[in-house]
Amino acid sequence: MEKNKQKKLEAAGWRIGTVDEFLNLNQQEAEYIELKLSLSKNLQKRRRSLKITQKDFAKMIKSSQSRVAKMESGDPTVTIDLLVKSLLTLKTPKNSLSRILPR
Amino acid sequence: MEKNKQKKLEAAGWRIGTVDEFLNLNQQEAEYIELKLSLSKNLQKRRRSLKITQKDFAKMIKSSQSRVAKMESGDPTVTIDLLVKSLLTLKTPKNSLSRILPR
DNA sequence: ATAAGATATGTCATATCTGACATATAGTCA
DNA sequence: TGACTATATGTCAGATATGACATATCTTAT
Repeated sequence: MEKNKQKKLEAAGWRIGTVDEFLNLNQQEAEYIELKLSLSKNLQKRRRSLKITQKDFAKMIKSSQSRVAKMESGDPTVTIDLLVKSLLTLKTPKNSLSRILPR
Repeated sequence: MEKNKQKKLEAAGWRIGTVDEFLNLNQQEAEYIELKLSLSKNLQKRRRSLKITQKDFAKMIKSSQSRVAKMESGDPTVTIDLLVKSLLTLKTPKNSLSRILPR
């Protein structure tokens, strides 16, 4: 890698080819999983508070009971996209998800 | 649909087979797109403020320049997952994305 | 304990997303 | 202007996520 590029990447918080890089990757991964899990739990909480079964909720989002179970358990095959779409289904227009953005 | 189930769905804010349902779907879709676009713009802003090119940033996230361009333009083939992972790469551990959760 | 309903787990064909590449367009500077 | 760098757009083969299904396990009521 040329010197110049390395400087730029370091400016973005990277230390190339070092332990730091490894730790950063783990950190990102951890935060990503944490985020997903939080969405999962929130979804489950909302569904339960509405006294809807996974089966009924699956119909609302045109999915299946098994996938809803996977959503709520934080299964690795479930994307944030699916979780967000599901949460939006359970929200009234006023309680917008747009408030959950980076600040 | 049986009467009982319909009641449950209505409790979750649905009016089955009506104009309301149609509007709700549009509303969700709109919020989903709005969310994605906001993440897109945030990503672009962060990358630019760090004076990193799309090409260099692509290397950081093990992707390609073209996909970074698509991320920043809100291309429909880009998932929230990819945007979030990318944003996490540009954040220092302290500025966690975990603060952007549903409240 | 046992039946019934709800939720979890495993699998799979199909749909969708991905990085990569080619190439077009926009921006910058001599 | 033209050369150079950055960004945008189109395409595609391979990778990953999806809904659906079968079936297992948990929960609850009797």
